[in-house]
Amino acid sequence: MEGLNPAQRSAVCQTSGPLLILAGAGSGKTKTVAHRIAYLLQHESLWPNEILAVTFTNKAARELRERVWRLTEERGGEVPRSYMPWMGTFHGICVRMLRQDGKAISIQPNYVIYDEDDRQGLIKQAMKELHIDKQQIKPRTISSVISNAKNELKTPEDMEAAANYPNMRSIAKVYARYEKLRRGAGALDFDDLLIETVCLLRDHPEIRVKWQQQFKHVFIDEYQDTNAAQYAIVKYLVNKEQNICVVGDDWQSIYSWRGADFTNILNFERDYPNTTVIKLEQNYRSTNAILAAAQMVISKNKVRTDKKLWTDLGEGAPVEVHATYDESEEASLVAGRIATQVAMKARRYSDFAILYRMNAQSAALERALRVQRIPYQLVGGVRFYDRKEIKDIIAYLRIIYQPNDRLSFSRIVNVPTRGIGATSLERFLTWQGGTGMNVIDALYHVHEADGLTSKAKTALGALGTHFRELQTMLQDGATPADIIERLLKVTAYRDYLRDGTPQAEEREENIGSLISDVKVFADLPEFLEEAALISSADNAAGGDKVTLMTLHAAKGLEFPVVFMVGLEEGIFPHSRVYDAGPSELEEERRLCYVGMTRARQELHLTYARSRLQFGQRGYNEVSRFIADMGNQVAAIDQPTFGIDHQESEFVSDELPFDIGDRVRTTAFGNGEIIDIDGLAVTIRLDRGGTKKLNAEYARLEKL
DNA sequence: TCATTTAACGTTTTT
DNA sequence: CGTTAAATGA
Repeated sequence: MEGLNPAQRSAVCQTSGPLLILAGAGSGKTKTVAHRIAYLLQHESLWPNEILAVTFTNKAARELRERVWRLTEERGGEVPRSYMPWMGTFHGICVRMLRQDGKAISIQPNYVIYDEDDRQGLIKQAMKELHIDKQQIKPRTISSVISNAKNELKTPEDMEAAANYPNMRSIAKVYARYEKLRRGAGALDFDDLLIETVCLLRDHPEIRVKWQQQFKHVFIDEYQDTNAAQYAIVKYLVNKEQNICVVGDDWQSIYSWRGADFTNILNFERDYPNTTVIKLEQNYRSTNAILAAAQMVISKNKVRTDKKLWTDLGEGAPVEVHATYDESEEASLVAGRIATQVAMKARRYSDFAILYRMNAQSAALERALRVQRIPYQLVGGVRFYDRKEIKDIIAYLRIIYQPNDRLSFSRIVNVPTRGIGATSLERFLTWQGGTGMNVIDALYHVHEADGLTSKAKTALGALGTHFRELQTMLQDGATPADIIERLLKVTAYRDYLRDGTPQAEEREENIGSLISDVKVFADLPEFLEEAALISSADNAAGGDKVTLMTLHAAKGLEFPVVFMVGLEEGIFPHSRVYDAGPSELEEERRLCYVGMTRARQELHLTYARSRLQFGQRGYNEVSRFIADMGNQVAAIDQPTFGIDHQESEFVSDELPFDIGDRVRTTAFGNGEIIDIDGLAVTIRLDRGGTKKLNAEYARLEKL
C-alpha cells in the first residue's frame, strides 16, 4: 500500500463485486491496477492463471506482467512467459480460447490468422471471381464495410437484405464470397477472433461455465475503447461472483471508428448493479499549465462525464504555440528546439516525443531530424512483420502449418521465381479445388492434373516435396528456428534476396533478426500467433532517441517534452470529420486531449500556414483546438515569410531547374535534365537511360 | 506463358 | 519516392 493515495488504496482493497475505476489521464492507473492484482495474488491466494487481465496492447500487457511480478515476490530478472498466462489483448485471449475450444464451433485447431493485408488480398480474389471491377469499389472500402458488419454480428445475408443501393449489394456478395474463401483456407481474420469467441461462449454453456470457473477475477483496461463483441465477451466471462474490474476514461475514447463504444463505460453501473465507483482525479504526470489547457479543450465537448483533474506539480512553463511558414520550417523548428536543449545538457533525446495526426506527416520531420543529426525512432508506420521478406517467410510457415491456406501459397508459389506464373497457378488452384485435396497433397499428385505444362508440373512437384519435408519436421517437433533455416536453404531464398539492389543487405539482416526473434518460441503455432497479433505500438526500442508517432499510438505513454505538430484545420481535426457529424469532431477533440496529456513538463503546439498534402500545396487555417485553449497558451514564433526560405521554390510554380542543368538524384545517381513538364522532370542518367521524376517528391539537387 | 519494363497511384487513426 | 498494376518482349 506504500506510495498509493487514498483513492488508489480503496481500489486495491475492494476485492469483491463489480468495480469501476474512472481514471483520468496520468492518475496512476497502471500502478493501481498492478497493485490490485498483486494484492489478489497475495491476500486472496489466487493463482496467476485465475486472473484474466485484458489490456489494449501487447506492450501494456508486458509492462503490467512485469510490474506484478516485481511487486509480489520482489523478484528481479526476466519474467517467464508462462507467468500470468491470461494477460493480453482481447485478440490474444480469444486466440487461446479458440485454439482450445474452437472445435465446438468447427474451427480447426490449426487455423491461421489473417491480417489487414491478407484480408484485402482475399477480397481482391473474391472480386475477381465475381467480376466486380476494383476501380469501381476499392477493396479497402469493402474491407472496412465487412469489418463493421462483423462487429455488429451481421452476416452477408443480413447485409444483402439491408442493402439499399447497388454498391451495397455488390459488397454483400463480396462479403459472402470472402467468407467462403476464408473458411476454405482455414483462416480467421482479426474480427473473427472476437466474433467466433462470442459465438463459442454464447452457444456452448458448458464451455462458458468452464471459463467462468477458471477466471475468479476479470479485469479490463481501456474499457472506453471496447466494441460490441468485446463487451459481449466480457459479459459471458464474468461469473456469479461478479468480480469484474474495469478501468477507463471516456475523455480518452479515440477508437470509435474501429467500432469502440464509450457508452460501454457510461453504462457499466447499469450493467452490473452494486458497482463500486472509484474516481482517480489526481494527476501525477503534468504541470498545471498543461493540464489546464487540456481541460479547456475537452470541456468544449458536449457528450462527456464531468470531472476535474488536479495536480500539485506546480504551474510549470506555459503551453507554447508556434506558427510556421510551411511543414519544412515546422520540422526544422522542432528539430532545432530539441538540438538546443540537448546541447545545453538540459535534456536527453529520449525526453522528446513528436506527435502527429497521420503517418504521412512523419516524412518532413524525419528529414529535419536527419539534417540536424538527431537520433530518432519511428513507432508505427511499416511494421517489422509487414516487410516483404518477413511476410514471405511467414507465408511459407503458414502453408506448412495450414495446407489449406491458398492465399499464403499463392504469395510464395513463385518466390523465389521458379517458373510458375499467374496462368499456371490459376490452373493448378482450379484443379486442386476440384480434387478436395489440400494444397500440399495436391502438389504431390500434380502429375495427375491436366491442363498444366510439364514444366509447371515439375516445378510444382518439386515445391511439394519441399513442403512435405518441412511438414515432417513440424510434426517431429522441430523448433520454428530450425524450420525457417531449412526452408531458407531448400528454397535458396537468401540468393533470391541478393538482387544487387542497395536494400538487399537490409533484407538479409531482417531475416537474421527474424531468426533470432523466433528462438524464443518453442513451437510454430505460438510464433505464428504472436507474429499476427503484434501491433505497431508494441515495438518500442530502447536507446536515447526522439520518438515519432501518431497521436493514436501515443495513448498510454508519457514524455517530459511533447511536440504536437500540424494543428491545422483539415489536418487536425482531419478534413474527413467535417461532414461526418459532431460526434466525430468530438472524437478528434478527445484525441487532442490525449496528445496534450502525454506531456509532463513542456508542451509545444505547431502549425504551418502552407503544407504539401496529397501531392499538392494547401493553405490551412489554424486548428480550432488552439482557440479552444483560450489564454492558456502563449504564442511564441510567428512565421518567417522568407525570401531566403529554402522551400520558397515550391511556392512559386517555377522549379529551380532548367533544361540542361546537371542534377543529383538520391536513387539513380547523376544526370542531365532534358525536359520539364510542370513538376515532371525528365533526366538523362549518366549510367544510361532516362527517368521521369516528380520534382515534388524526388529531392533533386542541382550540381 | 513468363519475366522484365513501364505507367499509375497514393494519404486517418489500427487490433 | 515506393509500391503495385498493366504492358511489352522472349
